[in-house]
Amino acid sequence: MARVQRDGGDDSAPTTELPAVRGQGPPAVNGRANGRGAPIPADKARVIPEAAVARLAVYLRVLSGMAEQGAVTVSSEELATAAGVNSAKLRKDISYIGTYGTRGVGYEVDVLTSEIERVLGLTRQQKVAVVGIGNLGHALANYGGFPGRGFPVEALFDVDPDLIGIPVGGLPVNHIDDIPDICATRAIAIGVIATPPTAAQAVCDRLVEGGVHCVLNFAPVVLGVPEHVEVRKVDLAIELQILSFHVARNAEQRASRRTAAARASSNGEVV
Amino acid sequence: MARVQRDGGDDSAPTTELPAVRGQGPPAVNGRANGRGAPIPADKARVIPEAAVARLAVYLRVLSGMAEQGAVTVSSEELATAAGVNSAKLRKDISYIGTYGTRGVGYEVDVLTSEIERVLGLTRQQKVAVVGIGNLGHALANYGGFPGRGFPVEALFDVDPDLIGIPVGGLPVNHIDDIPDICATRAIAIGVIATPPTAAQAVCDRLVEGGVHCVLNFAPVVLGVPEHVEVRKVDLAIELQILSFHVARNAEQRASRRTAAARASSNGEVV
DNA sequence: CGGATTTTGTGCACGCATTCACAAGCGGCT
DNA sequence: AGCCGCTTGTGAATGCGTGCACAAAATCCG
Repeated sequence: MARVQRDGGDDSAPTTELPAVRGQGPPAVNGRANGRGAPIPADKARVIPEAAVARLAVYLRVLSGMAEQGAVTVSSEELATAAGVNSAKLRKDISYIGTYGTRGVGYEVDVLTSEIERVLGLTRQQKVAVVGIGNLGHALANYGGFPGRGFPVEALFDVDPDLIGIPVGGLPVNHIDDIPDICATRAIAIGVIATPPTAAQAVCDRLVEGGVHCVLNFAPVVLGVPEHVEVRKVDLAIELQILSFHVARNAEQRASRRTAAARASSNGEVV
Repeated sequence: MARVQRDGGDDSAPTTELPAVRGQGPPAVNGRANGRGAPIPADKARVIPEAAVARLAVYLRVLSGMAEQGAVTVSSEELATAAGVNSAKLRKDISYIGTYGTRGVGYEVDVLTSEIERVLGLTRQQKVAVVGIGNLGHALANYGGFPGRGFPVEALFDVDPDLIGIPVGGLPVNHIDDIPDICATRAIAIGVIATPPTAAQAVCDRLVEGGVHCVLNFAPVVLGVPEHVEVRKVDLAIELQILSFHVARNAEQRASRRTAAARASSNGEVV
C-alpha cells in the first residue's frame, strides 16, 4: 500500500531531506561565497528532523515579535526561553540549517529570520485553497493569520448550491467539482479540508488531481493519498481527548494522594 | 522556571503516568476479578507514552465507526490499517492499557471501546469553555463534534461588549472578567483559547484561577502556566509552514532530478 | 483429542531525538 | 597584543519510540 499519512500530532520518527542540491556533482555555488554564514557545508548531513522543522516555525514567530521590538541580536538562551524550549535544542535545530551565529554574541535577528524563511520555503508565497465552507471553513477563509504569513487563500469550495458564488472573505465559493481545474490553473500549493468526514476522501482525491501536493486535513478521517502527497492532520476532538486523559490522570493522582494521606494520618504518620 | 508547555505538534519525548493506583500498598482490587481482560497487571509498567495516547484516541474513533456498521470483533490488522498505523504499534499501544484481545480472534469492539474511553477519562463528561468568540471561537462554539464526543461546551467568553449576552450556539457570551467565577462554579475542566495572541496569556491566567487544569491554545503564543496545568497548542500557521517546507523540499527534489536527467541525457546516458 | 491456523502480546534491537558538556571562536578590556 | 568572559556549535551519551519476529494462547477441524 503506497498510501501514507503523517499524523499532525506525531512528529517523531521520520526525517526529511533539507532542500539542498542533492547530486554529488560540482559543489553547487550557493550564491554567496562560503565565508561566514554558510547555508550548510554542502556535503554534510542534509536532513532536518521533522520535529526540528516544527520548532523552526516557532522560532520564526518569536523572532518576528522580537524584531518588532527593535531587537538586533538574540542569544540562544533568550530565544529558547521565549520559544519554550531548551537552548541546546534550539542551537542544534539552527545548526541543521547552517551556522549563522556569532560566538560570544548570538544571532542577528534579521539574518536568522530570513534563513529560516528560506528553509521553510516562505520566500515564495504558497497559495491555499479551503474546501468546505462551514463554520470552520468560514473561520479559515477569514483568518488573517494566513495571508499575513505568506499563505494567501486563493480559492474556496463547497457542495452547497446556496453557497456557490457567494463571496466569503472577498472570495467567491466554487463548486467542489471544479477543484481539479481551478487548483491547476491557479497553481494552488496547499489544500485545506474542512468538510464533513464523509466527503473528505473525495475532496482530497480531487485536490490531488488538481496538482496539490500538500493537504491540511481537519476532517476526522485517515486520508489515503499517493506517496508524493503530504498530509497533516488537525483533529480537534482528539486534542480534547488527550487533554481529557490528563484530567483523568491528575484526578487519579490526587485521589491516590488523598488515600495515601488518609492512610498515613490514620497510622499517626506525618506527611 | 516552573512553566512548561507541551507543543501540540510534538508528542515525542515525555511519558505520562497511567491513571492507575500508585501506592505500593495492598494490591488495589479493580472491581473486576483479575481473570481475563485485566486493566493492567497492577505492578507492571504504569506509563502510557504520550504518542500512544494520541493514537488511542484515533483508534476510538475508528472503533465507533466500525460499531455503527455492526462489527463485533476486529483484528489488530484491520484496526491498524483503518487507523493508518502499523499493526504491531497498535497492539503495543493497546497493551499499555491492558490485555483485552483474544488470541486467534481479535478484539471485541465494544470492550475495547469502553476500555479506551475509561483510560482517556471519557466516562465522565469534560466541560469545556471557549474564550474568544471571533471567527474561530464561533466555529468552535457551534462545532458539533465536541458535545457529540463527551465535551459539552458550557461557557463562552469575550471582551467585546457588543457580544456579551448574545447567544452563540445556544449559549450566552460572558465577559472574560467572569472567567474565574463561572469556571469554578460550573466546574469547567478544559479551557479553549481562541483569542488574539496578545490576550491569550491573561485569559489563560484567569482560566487557571478558575480551576481549569487543561488548556487548548489556538493563539500563536507560548503560554506560561503553573506546573500542574497541561497545555496543548494548535497553531494553524505553523502547520501550514511545515507543509510549506515540504513543498519547497519537493520542488528542490524535482529540480535536482531535472538537472540530473538533463545532465544524464546530455551525456547520452539512459536514466 | 491433537494438530493446524490464526492472532495476540512482548522481548529485543535499531534509530531518532534530546540533553549534556566542552572545545572553538569572537569581542571587549586592559 | 594578550587575556578574559561569553556564546555558539557539536561530539557523545542517554532515553524513548518504533518495528520485527516469535512464543503463547485460543479456536476450528479432522
